[in-house]
Amino acid sequence: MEEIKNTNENPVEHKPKNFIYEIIDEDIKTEKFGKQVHTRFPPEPNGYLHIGHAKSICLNYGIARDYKGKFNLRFDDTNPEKEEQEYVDSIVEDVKWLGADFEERILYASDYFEQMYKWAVELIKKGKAYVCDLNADEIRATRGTLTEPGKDSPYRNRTVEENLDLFERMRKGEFENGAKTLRAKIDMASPNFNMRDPIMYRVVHAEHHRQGNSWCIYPTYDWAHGNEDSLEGITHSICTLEFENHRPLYDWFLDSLGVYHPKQIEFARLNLSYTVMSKRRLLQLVKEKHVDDWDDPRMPTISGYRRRGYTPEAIRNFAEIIGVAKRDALTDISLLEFAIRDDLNKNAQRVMAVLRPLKVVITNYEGEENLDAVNNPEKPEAGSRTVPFSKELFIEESDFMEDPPKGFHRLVPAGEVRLRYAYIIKCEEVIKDATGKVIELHCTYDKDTKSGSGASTKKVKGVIHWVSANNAVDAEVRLYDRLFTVENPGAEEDWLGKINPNSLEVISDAKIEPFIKNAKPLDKFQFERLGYFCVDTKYTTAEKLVFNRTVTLKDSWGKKS
RNA sequence: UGCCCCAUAGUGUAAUUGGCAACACGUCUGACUCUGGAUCAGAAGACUUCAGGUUCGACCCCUGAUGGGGCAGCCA
Repeated sequence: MEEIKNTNENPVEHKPKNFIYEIIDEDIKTEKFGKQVHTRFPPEPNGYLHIGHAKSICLNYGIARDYKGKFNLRFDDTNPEKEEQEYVDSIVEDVKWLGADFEERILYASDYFEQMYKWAVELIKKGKAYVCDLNADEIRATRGTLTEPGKDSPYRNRTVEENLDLFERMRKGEFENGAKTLRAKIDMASPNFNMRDPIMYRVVHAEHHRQGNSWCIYPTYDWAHGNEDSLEGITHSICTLEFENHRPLYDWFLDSLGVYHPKQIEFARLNLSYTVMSKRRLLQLVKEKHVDDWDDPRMPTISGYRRRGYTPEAIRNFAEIIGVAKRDALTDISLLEFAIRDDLNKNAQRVMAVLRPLKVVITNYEGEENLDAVNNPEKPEAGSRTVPFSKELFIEESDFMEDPPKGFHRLVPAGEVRLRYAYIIKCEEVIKDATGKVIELHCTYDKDTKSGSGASTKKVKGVIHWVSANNAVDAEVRLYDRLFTVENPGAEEDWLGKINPNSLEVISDAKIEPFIKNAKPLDKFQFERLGYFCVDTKYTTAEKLVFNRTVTLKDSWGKKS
């Protein structure tokens, strides 16, 4: 590893993590921005944040942290028709939860509207912007095509005085929506569409969630974004690939203004298999009730993952694992699942829970006793707890098979299996109902095989989990599967038709050991042999615990719970 | 059709011109185990999209081709 020599008072040493770090290293070396590093995350408050945003947040905040620079949270709230305070609130919560420290700098593009207006006036005075009377259709018609240049607007050569007057009257509200725009005067023949006299301001008579009705003209993204970055002293303005073609315009505006000029860098957005990642589609899933809400545990939103039981550490680690590059890719969901399993394995309290109970009677056992169970084998300091054992138990339906396939080493007729933390039992009798369904098992236990007694010389292949019937806590457990049946639903014409009809299974009569009683919303557990589960924040009540399955345990046998 | 960007194992990334192309996930073995988890040991899997060129030497530089992505909102 080569150390980066940095004479800065904030020395930074690291191996470049990705191409953006290389660019920044170079900029520090040449002192393009002095030796400062200042990034930002600029969401539009028109939806909830998703895991793709998490990637961007981790990238931007990570850079600020690694270079001992600053990181801003800034709302790009330039379109009053789509934005809402609810989204602002959720975004602030999600960014904080992820642990990206913006040092209380919650900034808003709308706070810069006055300054942007002044700069627009400057551009008009420099002859670089003009008021255009063409309507939307006319502008589209004169913009040209992929192969043909556009045509100059008939209003392109208005005098500075006329432009100034018209622009002021636009602001005053003298014109209807869409009647006039302010356009940059660049080049209608440019091969880059963004340079064909792009629109800087449009008339929109709408109430802004923060500015109320003080404005009826709103800046477009291209005009506003560089201004915002410049005003905040951002050094590296990191965005996704689709803005690559906009960079010449970003540069043109800032150069024309002659103001501080940050560097825009683009990277590939995250695509995750078996889900969709565009806000438009996520909004549609919510609006059309294909899911519960933005925080439905099946949603790839940050709030969805939080509710499902993901931790910020796991998501941050995931962002680290997938890296950053410029080629568009489809990341396999298994990388995300690894990140959360890795975290929860080390940190989650273990507990025994039976999802589909099958009653077991230990015919030669009387009374009740308390057994000792380890809370987390990966974390000895977590200690142990007590688990009640008695004559009547529940085991998992799938842990018994009357006619087992080869390799099945759980309970079978006349077979033995260990009850975890308890005794080895033997299946003596299988009881069925009229339809032939197994409804109860009669077993005997071997009192010399008690866990931890050291007395057992007996070895069995299988260990299964169980819950004492009298002491069991009833709970609802919600099992989630991928939301879509195809790897890349976003690429499908009929993507809604690819929704997995079995993405949610609700189990209403799960049995859990009594330790679970005091669980609070968002508490995370490993249900032994089944997976990781998290107390739901929405459906859990004082009377009933509801769990979301975060992710299953890895399983080399192939059971399906 | 015009412009811009990209191209490395199944997946995501690395290798800033050189001894067998690395890491993580996933997959497969084996060991261990009172979680078919974890852990440990190991394996398979890439002629670095193709074709030329520069060079003693190219994943890396150049040219072309092919493939993929983006752009014709008064969205961001």
